[in-house]
Amino acid sequence: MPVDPNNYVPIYEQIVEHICGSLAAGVYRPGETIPSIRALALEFVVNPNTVQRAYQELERQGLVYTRKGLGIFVSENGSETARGKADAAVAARFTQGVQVGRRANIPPARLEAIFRETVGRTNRPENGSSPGACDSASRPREKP
Amino acid sequence: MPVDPNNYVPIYEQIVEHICGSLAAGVYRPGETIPSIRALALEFVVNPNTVQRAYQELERQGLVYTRKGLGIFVSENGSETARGKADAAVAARFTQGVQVGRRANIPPARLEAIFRETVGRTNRPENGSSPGACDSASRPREKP
Amino acid sequence: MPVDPNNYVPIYEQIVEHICGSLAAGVYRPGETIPSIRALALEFVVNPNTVQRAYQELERQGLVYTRKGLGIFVSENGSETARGKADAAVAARFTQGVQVGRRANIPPARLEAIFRETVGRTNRPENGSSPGACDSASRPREKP
Amino acid sequence: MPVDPNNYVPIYEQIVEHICGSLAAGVYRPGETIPSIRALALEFVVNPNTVQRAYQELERQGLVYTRKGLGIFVSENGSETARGKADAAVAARFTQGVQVGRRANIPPARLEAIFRETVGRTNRPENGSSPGACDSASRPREKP
DNA sequence: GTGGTCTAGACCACG
DNA sequence: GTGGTCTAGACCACC
Repeated sequence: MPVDPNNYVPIYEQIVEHICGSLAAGVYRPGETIPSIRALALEFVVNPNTVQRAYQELERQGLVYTRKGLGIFVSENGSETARGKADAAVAARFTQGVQVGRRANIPPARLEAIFRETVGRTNRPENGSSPGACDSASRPREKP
Repeated sequence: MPVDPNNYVPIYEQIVEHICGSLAAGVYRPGETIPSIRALALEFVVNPNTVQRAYQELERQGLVYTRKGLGIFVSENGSETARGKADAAVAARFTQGVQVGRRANIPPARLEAIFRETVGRTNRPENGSSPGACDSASRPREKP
Repeated sequence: MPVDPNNYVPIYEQIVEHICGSLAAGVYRPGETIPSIRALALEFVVNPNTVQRAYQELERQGLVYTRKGLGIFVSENGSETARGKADAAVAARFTQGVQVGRRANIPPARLEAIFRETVGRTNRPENGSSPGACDSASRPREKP
Repeated sequence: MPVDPNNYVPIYEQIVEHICGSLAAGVYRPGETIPSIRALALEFVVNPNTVQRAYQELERQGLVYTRKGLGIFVSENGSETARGKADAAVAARFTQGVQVGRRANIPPARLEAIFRETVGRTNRPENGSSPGACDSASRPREKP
């Protein structure tokens, strides 16, 4: 499940992060094309306009550039820049978690325990958050 | 800086988490009142309706109960329940970070390094995230 | 539990109905006094102002009259009038129920079945409404 | 007259019940959309925010789910669940009526007579309640 | 067009 | 003073 429509962060931002991660991981290398808007829209079951907006954002950040009629290409320094952004993205999540923990007076040792458990659990990419959490990541969802 | 209007997560959810953390930390104890809607609205520079919605959500989660004309009180098991929710909230943040890291192919050792640095840095509650990150937590701010 | 603070109908209205029912039942007869404001406030665990407002309403409806320093007395035709009002109150509830049922396309036979079950169940004055109903009588309540 | 602003039960709750009844009656079937917020607001001459709150409650109860940009859809088991809730709503009304009757010492036979008359009268959906009743359903209206 | 959130300001019931 | 509801009108993300 690459994008989550119930997540508070906009879908176009999730796509930006997704591509950013792929660039950092070397899935797409400088000079290569990233998937077309239509292709990604189909894959993510999302409106092409939304992918379009994500790609605009990636171009604005200098990670990719557009050649009309040819496709969208990874910039020369795209991989490297993406690695930095990915690191920062990870750090931002961790920071938020630590701040929430501090506010709730969770001792650092317990914080680290939670972290370790998370790393272990996340190796199987199942939904990691417990039910009924003060999640603040997603709208509370009901089963269709 | 208790709430951030530029964050993607709605203000009312931020307030929910904030109070939830306070309950977990024992700032407000079972049987005591939490701050009045108007008071918190003034403190957070936010519309009373927004606080009201947050409090309504807290009541729905069973953390507090309200007595007309008197105020909103912490439930008997409010502190305990809040601790569980706070743990889950922290775990959710960590899980997201780890997932982003895995997608970007960041090795676990580096993930842990980032985590440790985060914990160290977050002791002074300065803005922890680097500028320009693939930070899906906040809207891009126009005027920093 | 004579009054329910979580009921949508205001407490003062519940008190009005309660006294009205007592008059209809002959608990208090014409020329006798009804309980003092302070006494009823203590019994119902309610602010005296609220009882005061209920008694004002009863007086406005002509069911009782006030003799300063002596108390509040049932009017000459109080019992009879109250009986009419009680009938109407019952009919109003039934009407609402039938209307809701009609909107939900519940056949009359089933409506009557529900009614009979209700009458049977209500002989033991336990809380009659199932959990999670489209109740519309009370705010959804959480346990303190 | 789908919603009554003079009723003690909040407008948003009346809308919840109205939609709930429609679901139970099969007016909207699983997978179909319910009316848009703005459309219903126009139809009921009510603020869109009020409809929004009602729909939010319906989603929380699992009767519907929402897809951004598309609308709000009836859940798979929405009709069935709604039927249960509608039954409960009817029973709640009847229970209240019977309780009021018992308090006023109205004999069961008379209760049933009132019920039958109500069912008969409610076939023409005219205003069923007599004027001036101990009617805790509606605010006393100033200008009839 | 759809739903989701926020602000501003009003009225009510309760203490 | 407290919380609860409603209206008016605004901005955003998504289709």
